Amino acid sequence: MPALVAGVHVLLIERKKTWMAGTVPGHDERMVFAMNYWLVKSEPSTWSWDQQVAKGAKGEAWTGVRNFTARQNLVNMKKGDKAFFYHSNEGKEIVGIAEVIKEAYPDPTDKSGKFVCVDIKAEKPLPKPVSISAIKAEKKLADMALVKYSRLSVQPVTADEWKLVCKMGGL
DNA sequence: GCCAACGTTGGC
DNA sequence: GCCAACGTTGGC
Repeated sequence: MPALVAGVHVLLIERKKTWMAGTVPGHDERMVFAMNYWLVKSEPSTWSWDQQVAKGAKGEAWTGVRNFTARQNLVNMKKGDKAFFYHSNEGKEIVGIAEVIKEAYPDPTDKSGKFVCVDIKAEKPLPKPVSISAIKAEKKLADMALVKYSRLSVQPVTADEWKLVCKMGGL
């Protein structure tokens, strides 16, 4: 088992090409030029935006991802990429924008050694948080992974989606 | 708290 | 390699 796991680990964990490739179910390598935008989810009772803000410029490791599609998205993140910070379960809204400050490395909370984390820091809050209901009500956002793959905890966001959500959020 | 959706595991 | 069972996520 260790050898096989190690082999798979090395294989899957490679970043795809020099451009960014966001991954969603059924579209393993959706090639998108200059994919710089993401969305990460957290239950605020586990890790909230306020806690993230409190970490300041040092940021915090985004640990606990245990899904292979989400892992691939973590691997594909580049330093400087932006991510919406979404509160799942409670709030159900995008509350802020975070920035990737350290690229993928082994998740220290994962004993199996299969998963990775990145470090992110809070950049700024959305003046008006954007709720899941507002997103579902906006036809232009019908293809957002948040809507189509609701269980995916680390998702790519297109540049158009990013712009629109920022606008809806008062930026 | 319920339950639909869906990812993962393991038996065959 | 299929698929049933199981576990988890997350909106409602």
